[in-house]
Amino acid sequence: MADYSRLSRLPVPLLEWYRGNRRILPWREDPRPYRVWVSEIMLQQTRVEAVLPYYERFLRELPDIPALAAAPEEQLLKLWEGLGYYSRVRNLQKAARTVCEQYGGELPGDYEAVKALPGIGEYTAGAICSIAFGLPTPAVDGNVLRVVCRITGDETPVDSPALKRRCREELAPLYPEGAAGDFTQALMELGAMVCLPGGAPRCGECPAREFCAACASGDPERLPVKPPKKPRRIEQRRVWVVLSPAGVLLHRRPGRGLLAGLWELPGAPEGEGFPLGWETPAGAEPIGTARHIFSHVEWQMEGELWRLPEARELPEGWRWADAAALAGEVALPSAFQAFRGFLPKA
DNA sequence: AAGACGGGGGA
DNA sequence: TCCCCAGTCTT
Repeated sequence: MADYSRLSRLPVPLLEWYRGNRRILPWREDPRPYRVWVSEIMLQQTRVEAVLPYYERFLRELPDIPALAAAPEEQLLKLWEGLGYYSRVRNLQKAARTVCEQYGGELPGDYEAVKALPGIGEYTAGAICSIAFGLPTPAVDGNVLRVVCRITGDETPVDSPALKRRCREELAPLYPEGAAGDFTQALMELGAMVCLPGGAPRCGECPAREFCAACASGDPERLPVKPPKKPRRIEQRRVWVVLSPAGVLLHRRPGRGLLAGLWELPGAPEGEGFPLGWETPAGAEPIGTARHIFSHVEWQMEGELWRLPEARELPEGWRWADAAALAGEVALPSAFQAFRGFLPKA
């Protein structure tokens, strides 16, 4: 069924296409290993356009691996605030420390060594080693999976680990001498710009149209074959905006799990009272509802505003945050965006 | 093999 | 609404 021999015709026209159509991106202009590494971590499950504003700022504040290794956690989380998947930045720093201890502060140009670092899996190791070190190591992401399934006509479900392995094995021998980084990026660029998901592939401008099985079938969007989707859990929560002269009351989330270690507006499951056991003050007012959708869970929040005449002592894991703290040191995840309007403003 | 883990942009 | 994105880690 799947005809992987079609892939052998891809490298020449793909590279030609890439050189005339590639986007100018900061990590492409200066592909030093650290810069490529940071870009690849940020780009995990995240679109290029979303990453751009974060990338330059991150590199400016943490310009090299030793600086990353030494950064305080609050600076890391602030630099990542709103980007999501916060374990990425924790693992990034953990890996930076390992690189400082074991490799003198420079990323090793070796696939297995790179892949052994926390936060770096098959895809990211292949991307870093091909783009930054010129090694023929395929980087098979969602884009590449889609491109390969369509060209070969492979109907294996895209979430199958076997398919990913097959793609790596078939692509590795096709890597052109001296153009590993371009080939890796060209495959992804094609998926991002031409071989689009859903019903929008631009086969007319595709360098692979002459030998693509999906294009020839006349129904390219049939591939790749996607697994059935699963419903997400819904959680009802009450969320409090508690204001005092010292600022807004925040709670630090547990070190693991959803939004690990980030600050949040105090909340409780529907029906439970205020977490610190405080009495509801006179003048407490509802401030509307908000919904936030994560990939696997949905929060339905009812907001309540409390204005306290003076600040109170707080246990460990709680703090007051004024406008300056919110701007400079506290990372508040996007889930609370709807209530930002009630928070202290500079 | 299946879930957990964020958030946003486009159809 | 749903899809899905330059995925990885844990169970």
